[in-house]
Amino acid sequence: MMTGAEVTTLLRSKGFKATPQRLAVYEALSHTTAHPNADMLYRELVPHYPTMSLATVYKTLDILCEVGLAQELNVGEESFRYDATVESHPHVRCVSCGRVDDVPVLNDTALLSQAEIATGYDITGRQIYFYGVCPACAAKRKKQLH
Amino acid sequence: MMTGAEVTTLLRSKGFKATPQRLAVYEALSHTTAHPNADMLYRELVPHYPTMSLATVYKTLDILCEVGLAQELNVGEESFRYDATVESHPHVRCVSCGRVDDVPVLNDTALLSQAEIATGYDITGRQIYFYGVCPACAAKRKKQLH
DNA sequence: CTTAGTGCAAAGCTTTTGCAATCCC
DNA sequence: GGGATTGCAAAAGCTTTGCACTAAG
Repeated sequence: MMTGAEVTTLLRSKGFKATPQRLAVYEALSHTTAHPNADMLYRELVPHYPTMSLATVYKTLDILCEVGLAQELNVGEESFRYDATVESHPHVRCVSCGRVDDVPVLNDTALLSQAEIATGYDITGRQIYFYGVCPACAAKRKKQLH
Repeated sequence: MMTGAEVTTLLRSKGFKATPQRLAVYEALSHTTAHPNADMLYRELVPHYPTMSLATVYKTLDILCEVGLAQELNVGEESFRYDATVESHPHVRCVSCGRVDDVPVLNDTALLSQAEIATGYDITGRQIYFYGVCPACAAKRKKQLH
């Protein structure tokens, strides 16, 4: 996670202006573990930035991804989610309540090199998604059986 | 891959009717390695089934996934892609031309159990996506450097 | 002061839905 | 024959775009 000053410097070094809206989007994204989509971020920001628009959130997220401050996730929903932790790490989605959690980094370098050999691709990135039932939903289901 | 007769039997056993449209969608999906999305399938089918509609392709793909004849992929595009090979296996997408290929099955059971322990989730499925440059695009790029 | 960025509304995509006509069983 | 399915058109989400206004540097 970077400070506002660091984000400002990074944006400018890449030729982007450091606007309050951009800093706010990064701030919100870097302080949540919910892996929000654009709309979730927008709804969280509007109360504090009444003029914030959804279009600006989308444009900002594109830029954050471009400068390496965020990554885009595709967990099998209609919308993209975002993560301010840019190091490659797996994610897990609860098929019952929809929450998305980080999975602590696993060593997948063996998979990656196996995949390169098997396909001939020059592989530069990967995403691993797990699907299952989160502890909270598992507990709820257990309760309902009684 | 299943024969038309087998697909017919399976659909009926799950309470679905075996219509020509459904058999055609499965037929097309099971004979390609392109991992098509709904629109690609539709465009391939229309010449042979002039009354085929995109809505029917979407509805059929839902049913094929539900009865275990197909799986949905999320390779980071706007649309979903589909694969008639339902065994869990990784996919790789070329960031240059957009093609999506299968990666021969890798042993990822270790990852899965590590993820269960780390997250507390009861994990029932996973998807692994690699991103890189396919051999054809790599060759093209090399050529352009001369 | 100059150019990039914001925010609104409209458009563009993919996917879903409502419904009359049709077809499977 | 009866109920599921088709296919059309319209609607519903998510995301992008055009453009006048504003603000960053």
